[in-house]
Amino acid sequence: MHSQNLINIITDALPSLNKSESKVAQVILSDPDAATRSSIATLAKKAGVSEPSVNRFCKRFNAAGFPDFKLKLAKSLVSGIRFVNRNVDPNDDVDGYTPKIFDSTINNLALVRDKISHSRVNQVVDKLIQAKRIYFFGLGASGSVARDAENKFFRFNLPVSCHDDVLMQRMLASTGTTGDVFFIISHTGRTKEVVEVAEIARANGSTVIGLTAPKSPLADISSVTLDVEVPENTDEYMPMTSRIVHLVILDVLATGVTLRRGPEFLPHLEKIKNSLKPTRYSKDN
Amino acid sequence: MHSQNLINIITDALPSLNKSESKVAQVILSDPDAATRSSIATLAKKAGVSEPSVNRFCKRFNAAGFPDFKLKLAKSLVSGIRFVNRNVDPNDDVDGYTPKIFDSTINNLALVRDKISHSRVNQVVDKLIQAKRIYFFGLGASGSVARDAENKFFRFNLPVSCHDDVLMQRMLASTGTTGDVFFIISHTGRTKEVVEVAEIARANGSTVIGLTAPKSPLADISSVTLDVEVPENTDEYMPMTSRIVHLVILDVLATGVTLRRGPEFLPHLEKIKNSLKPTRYSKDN
DNA sequence: TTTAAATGTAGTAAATTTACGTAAATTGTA
DNA sequence: TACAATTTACGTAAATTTACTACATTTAAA
Repeated sequence: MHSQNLINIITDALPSLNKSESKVAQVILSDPDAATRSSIATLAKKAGVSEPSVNRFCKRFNAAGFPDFKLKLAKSLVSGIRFVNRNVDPNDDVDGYTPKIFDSTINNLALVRDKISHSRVNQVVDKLIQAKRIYFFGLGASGSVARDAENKFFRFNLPVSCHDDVLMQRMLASTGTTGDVFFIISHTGRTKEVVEVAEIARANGSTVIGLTAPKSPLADISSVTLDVEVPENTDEYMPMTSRIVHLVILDVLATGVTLRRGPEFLPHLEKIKNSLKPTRYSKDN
Repeated sequence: MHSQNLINIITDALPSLNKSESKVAQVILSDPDAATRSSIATLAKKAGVSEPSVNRFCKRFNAAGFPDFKLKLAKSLVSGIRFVNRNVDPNDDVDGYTPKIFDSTINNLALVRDKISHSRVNQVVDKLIQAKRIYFFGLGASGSVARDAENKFFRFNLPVSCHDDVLMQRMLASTGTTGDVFFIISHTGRTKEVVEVAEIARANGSTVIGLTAPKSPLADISSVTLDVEVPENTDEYMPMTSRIVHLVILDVLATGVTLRRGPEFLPHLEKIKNSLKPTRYSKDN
């Protein structure tokens, strides 16, 4: 499981606690924030127990001691608060909506960071390394993600292309063979055309990688899926953040491929970088 | 200012600190998480200063004392943001590089969130609202950002287009007039072609908005600049995160425009959303 | 040289933890 | 049921660690 909130853990454990422990728990739960700021003596007095009892309570919840417990408690208070009520309000002005949109994006990135399956990432890197050819497909907003991916992956000296035209996608999928990788990006994973293209590709023995929502039709048909569960857009004004998450995942994959290629590959990347120098105004003028 | 992160605050204050204070700052910044777990004595020893120096350091940053400081530090570590400058190591495996890339992106977003000029954002929203026509220009990686922007802004019932072809850009810039907005996206702001296009556009009385690095040639020539200062890529393996920041800023701008349009505009957006429904597999099947 | 600022020393108070002992609860046995 | 035996829970007090304060010394600036 992934980092459970300490307050939840205590609440869950409440019935299994013995007398003095539950006294301590109640005091902490009644005002967790105050608990983070008080000493073990204050807390013990408030709960009507001895100081070592409080200490034992802390250790029971996998803390090194009281200070460590307070730290963990403080942390779990923050993560809870940040996610609440950060929707854009119709009456917001710049000062209001600007940080909200950044925060929402950051939150989603943090969520996916903690949830993404590293073994899946590894699997996908494997497939990309072995690929004879890579196609990046996406429609609408995912179209520009696909394009960004192309811009990243062409550096690996591989035949890479990107397509946002459904007919092209269909045709290419039908001509694909083993060794070809179709990397399909879709927010919902439910766009019919996209799912059909994936089906065609797989029928021809190609590898299909789906960067999409879990349990979606596209996820089901893909050879490997990179699940991105971004909360539904509850707010009319809040922009779709899944594309950003997709881009970062593609960054991760590109990094994975680069590292696999080893240090002898770096000069090649350097060469590409340097090729752009003459197009730029130098920094010192 | 808006809820600043303690680590940001320390980093910003770094130049104004005196000798021993900056020693303490460095130790804390190099591993904030470890700092939250160590005693004042340990930290003082690590920094090579006395214990009261550490205490004074804490008070300087508006903490009641060392324990309070640790608490605040711990809190600012959560909120999804891990601030350590953790570069990708050539020997990293998936478990190593995946969170690092997410963190680096998150980090940069948080930085820009706290630094971006809200009045500039407002100015740009003004210009976009008043625009008779909007062109999004970008090359390379910024090309896909421009495309994403087009995908976002066409919803506003405005003539919007996006171009990543230098010749097209030149021609369009030369035919532009007052009321046309050229929204030019560039990581460095130093690509000659791009700067020239901006010059041409301005010469014809069009508005040029630069989403680019501060103090760059493009920033200088733009009517309004949205500065994005993303630290130089020190690490060979770390991907460029400025494009992600650009995308989020465009999200902010789009939200600004939507809010200005008022609630009577929402049905229009809803209509666009619904138009895609028939292309999707329904969720319950 | 004087003054102010910065940093350190040493002592003290507070907080936390450990060790140990007693009380309570649980279990087994007659 | 009554009464040990045993375990578990809890508290006391001492030991230890931690943080802070007051003052001294150094360093830098005027």
